[in-house]
Amino acid sequence: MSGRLKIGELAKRSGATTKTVRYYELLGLLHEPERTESGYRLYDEKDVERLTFIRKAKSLGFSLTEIGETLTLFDSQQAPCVHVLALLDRKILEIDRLVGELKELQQELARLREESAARVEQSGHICGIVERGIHAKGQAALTWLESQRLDVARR
Amino acid sequence: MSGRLKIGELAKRSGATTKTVRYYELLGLLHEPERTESGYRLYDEKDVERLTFIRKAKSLGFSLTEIGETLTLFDSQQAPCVHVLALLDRKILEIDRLVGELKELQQELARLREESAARVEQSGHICGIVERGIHAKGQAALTWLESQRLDVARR
DNA sequence: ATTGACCTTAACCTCGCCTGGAAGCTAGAA
DNA sequence: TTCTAGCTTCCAGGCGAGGTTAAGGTCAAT
Repeated sequence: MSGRLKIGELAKRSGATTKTVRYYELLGLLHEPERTESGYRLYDEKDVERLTFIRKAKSLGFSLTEIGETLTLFDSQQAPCVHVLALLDRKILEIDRLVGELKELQQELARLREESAARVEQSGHICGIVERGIHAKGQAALTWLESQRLDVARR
Repeated sequence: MSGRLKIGELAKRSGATTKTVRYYELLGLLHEPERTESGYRLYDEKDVERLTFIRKAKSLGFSLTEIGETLTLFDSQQAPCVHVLALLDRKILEIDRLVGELKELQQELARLREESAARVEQSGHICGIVERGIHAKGQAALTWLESQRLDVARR
């Protein structure tokens, strides 16, 4: 067990690139791995887990610095002190706060959506254009709108 | 009503800097404001609201581009077409997904916390240092840990 | 033995999001 | 009037989080 993987494997398995893996190592988010005689980095399942955690946290908007702090807590080899536990607790609470704020934002979007919906009903139009017989200008606008990306919080 | 504010006021009220306000204007997130005879920008409550929205969304990890798209939807002067409503709906759903993922991450942190807690009990130590009579090295580590920022998702 | 996929380091580049500084104008208080 | 804070434009620089390129070493298969 604990199969040895090279950097490409690790990257593929955790949704990063090899560049990113080396970059994280440079930042200290990943420990310096063992090497083969020829200098290739060697990883195992634990590293896959760790890197996956990092990618996940990062995709949710946490900075690499923050993630690094959290990882440092886990790494402290000696039994983690109560302060460490407290810090973890605070990070956990912090997520609650974040979630709360996101819900607020969602409310706000919903409110604005309602305003917009009202305007639609009021005019009975789609984009100010009669629903049948859309002319070119309007069609272009629709196309443009549809082409807009919807990715959210994925930097 | 709609009190006229200068850029500094606007910035203060919405938690940005004057630099940032001008930058957002450059990006098109804020409309070009009226000016005094002497060229000072003049804003009103609507602008405060808009800028506050931007800061809030940004602090939650949305990119300025995404925020700009959303604002464009609201700005479309002609009645927004059903496509616009659909896009808003999707942004709203997207937040649900985000929240879900955050909760997952929180679970993971909690799990790691439990692991840590177990190690504390096992050793009965605080940071590997006897609980009374901490020596200088340990004390420094504690101080360092306490000084760590806890800001989350505040880029 | 040579190809092709994969690995190494090092230096440089990009993009988003600002931030600072220079050089100068303006408004209100002392 | 003069001081100070705040405003203007413009250009430069910086940080986070990578990506790109260059020049080369390694390994397995053919």
